[in-house]
Amino acid sequence: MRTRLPHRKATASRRSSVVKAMAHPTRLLFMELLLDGEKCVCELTEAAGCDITTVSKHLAVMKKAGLLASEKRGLQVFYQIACPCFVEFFRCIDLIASSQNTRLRCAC
Amino acid sequence: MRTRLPHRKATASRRSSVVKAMAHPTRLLFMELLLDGEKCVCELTEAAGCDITTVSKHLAVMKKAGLLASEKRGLQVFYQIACPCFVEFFRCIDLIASSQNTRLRCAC
DNA sequence: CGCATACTTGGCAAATATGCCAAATAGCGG
DNA sequence: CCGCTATTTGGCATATTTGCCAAGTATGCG
Repeated sequence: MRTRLPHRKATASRRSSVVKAMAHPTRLLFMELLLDGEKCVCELTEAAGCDITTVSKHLAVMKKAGLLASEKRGLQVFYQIACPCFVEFFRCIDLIASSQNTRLRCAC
Repeated sequence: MRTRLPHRKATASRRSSVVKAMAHPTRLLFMELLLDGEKCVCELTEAAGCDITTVSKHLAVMKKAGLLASEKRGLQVFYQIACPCFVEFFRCIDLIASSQNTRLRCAC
C-alpha cells in the first residue's frame, strides 16, 4: 500500500464533495459556458432553460464546493470558474464518454 | 457564443454520465486504490468495508461509464483504471477541496 | 457430479437530490 | 421611501441513489 488506507479514505471523501457538486448535466453546462468567461445568473438561467431558483441553488452548491467564484455588481451576480484546470479534465472525460465499453483502455 | 447551445448541452449531458459514476466516496476510493494497479473485487471490498454486493454494483456502474475495465481470471475479477488521465484531475480537485470558500481562484 | 469460492443480479426500504412555488432580501432609480 | 429588477432562501412533493438481503451464475477442485 502506497499510503495508509484511512488517509486515502479521507482523500476520497474530500474529493467526492467536489465531484458531487458537478455531477449534474445543468451544472456541467454551466462550467462549459463559463469557460468562455463570467456570466450572470440570468444568462445562465436562460441557457439552462429551467427556473431561476433552481439555477441559483445549483450555483450555490458549486460555489460552496470551490468550483465557482462569484462577484456581485449592481443588481447582478456574476459567476466564474474558480479553477481553470478543468479544461484538461473535460478533455479526459470526453475521451472516456466516447469509449464507453468499447475497449480496455481509452486513448488518453 | 463559441459553440451552439444545443451542442454544449449534449456535451454536458455526456460528461455527466461519467462524472456521476465517480461522484461517491467509495467509488473515488476505488479509483485511488486502483492507481496502484489492478485489484480484485474482494480486495476492494475489504478496503471499502461495505457489503460485497454493494461493491459489485459500484464497480459495474464505473465500468459502464468507461472509468474502469475488468478482466476475469479464474474465480476472481480484476478491475483497473481505464484511463490514467485522472491523476491530473485529482490533483486539480484536491486543490479545489483545500481552497473551498477561501479565495476567488485556486492555485492551479 | 457435488461442493466451495468469487462475484453478480433482483428487489426493496431508507437516504439523498432535484426542481418548482411562494416569500424574502438586495440594490438601483426616481 | 417606493417600486422595480436580480437573486436567494424556505419548504415540500417527486425522482434518483444507495446499500443490504436473498437468490442466482460462474469457475475450479476432488
